[in-house]
Amino acid sequence: MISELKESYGMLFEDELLSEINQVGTFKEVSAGQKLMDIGEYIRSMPLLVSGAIKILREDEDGDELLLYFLERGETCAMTLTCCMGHTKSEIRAIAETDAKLVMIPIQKMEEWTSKYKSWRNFVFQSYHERLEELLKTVDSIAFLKMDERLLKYLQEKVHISGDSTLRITHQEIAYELHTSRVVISRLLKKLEKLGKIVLHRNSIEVVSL
Amino acid sequence: MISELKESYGMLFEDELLSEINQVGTFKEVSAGQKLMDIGEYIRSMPLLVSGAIKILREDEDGDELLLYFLERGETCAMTLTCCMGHTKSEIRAIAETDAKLVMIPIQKMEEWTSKYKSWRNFVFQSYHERLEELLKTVDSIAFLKMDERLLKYLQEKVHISGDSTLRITHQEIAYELHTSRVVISRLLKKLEKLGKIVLHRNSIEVVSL
DNA sequence: AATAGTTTGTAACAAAAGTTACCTAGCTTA
DNA sequence: TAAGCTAGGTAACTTTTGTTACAAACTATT
Repeated sequence: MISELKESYGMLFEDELLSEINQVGTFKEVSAGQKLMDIGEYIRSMPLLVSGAIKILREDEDGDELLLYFLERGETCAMTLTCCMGHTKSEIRAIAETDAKLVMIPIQKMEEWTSKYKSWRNFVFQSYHERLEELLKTVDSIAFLKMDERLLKYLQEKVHISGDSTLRITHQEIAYELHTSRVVISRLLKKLEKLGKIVLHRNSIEVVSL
Repeated sequence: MISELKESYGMLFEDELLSEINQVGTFKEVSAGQKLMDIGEYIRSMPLLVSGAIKILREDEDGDELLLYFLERGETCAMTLTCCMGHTKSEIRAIAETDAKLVMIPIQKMEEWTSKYKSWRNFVFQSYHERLEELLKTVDSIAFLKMDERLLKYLQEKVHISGDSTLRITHQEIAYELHTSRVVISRLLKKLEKLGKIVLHRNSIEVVSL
């Protein structure tokens, strides 16, 4: 465990903090698709992502979903941070996008480390900042872009996250994450294929030009 | 100055911190409509809002605007927090929504206080959390609501912020903040008027039922 | 009062997105 | 192989939003 922790967080934290994390943290492996947290749940530990990617989703009253952003290695869920502190419920759903490895930190330690380690404080501030930036990007997309542009961005991000230009995904799944209907997605994907940007197969999409 | 500071922040900060703020902070009064910060600017001090309200706007490449949220008394601009720390440029525009009073804190103090005062740390964390929550609400609105519902919410929020059920605002201004066109807003306002929710006048809108 | 500018109303149309319906292709499994 | 299921293609239509154009109402200024 130490090696993977050090790989992802060694440049951020001093050795003393790393070994504390190693002591109190519990290692956790999840496979793609597994739910890590749901809306309305209380949070009792904070995840540090060591490998893989996690997608963060928002839901409205009707149960309609919307993808907010992805978390990658070396990042944490900023939502969790204050959910822990304020003992409030989660506002979001977190699902493993790929197989992933995490270290779970009991929330009691968080406040302790905030006083004790400057590097931890900076990490927490940095995490908040990154999340705000990501959320701003999400706002930009849904407010300023048309669905075809959003779709293209979405495909590009998926390629980046999965590290594979062939995405194993159905039109329906895309529709859920972009909060639209399957027919709309099929239509736009066809348009993108005609433009030569992607190639469509059953259950998968090949992203050709980024 | 002390009295207003204490009124807005007395319950958050200990006396020692309050008097430090009083020493190093500069008092600033702005009038409605005045720009406090713009996209791409560097930030050299952090504002603590003592009275009034500030609106936070986002802009796309074409110069189209979108209202993100309002800041009220006792709040601060979370964006500023890490802009200061990371010495990055502002991602947003801040404009006084009403006449407002602020205390500007030099950014050097921020890091110092983060180590020194637990109440300051908590304030910063709390601010981040509130901003994330507000941004989530914004995302909800633009992703899940139709324009007529967004408009109604917008009017209700304006009433809350201004403390006056008669809003002095033009259809064009609303259109800018919701990132749509004047014609659309006029159309929907007329619909809301017919439903008895508002009464329209030149340069003002009376919000009847909330 | 005449003029110019601003604000609002509205019609007519276009584009984008959402909905319904139905078909076909491919895969799975009895 | 037949039956059943899932994924995807597409047409036809509706709704929502955006655009253009123009007129009317009001305000401010000369």
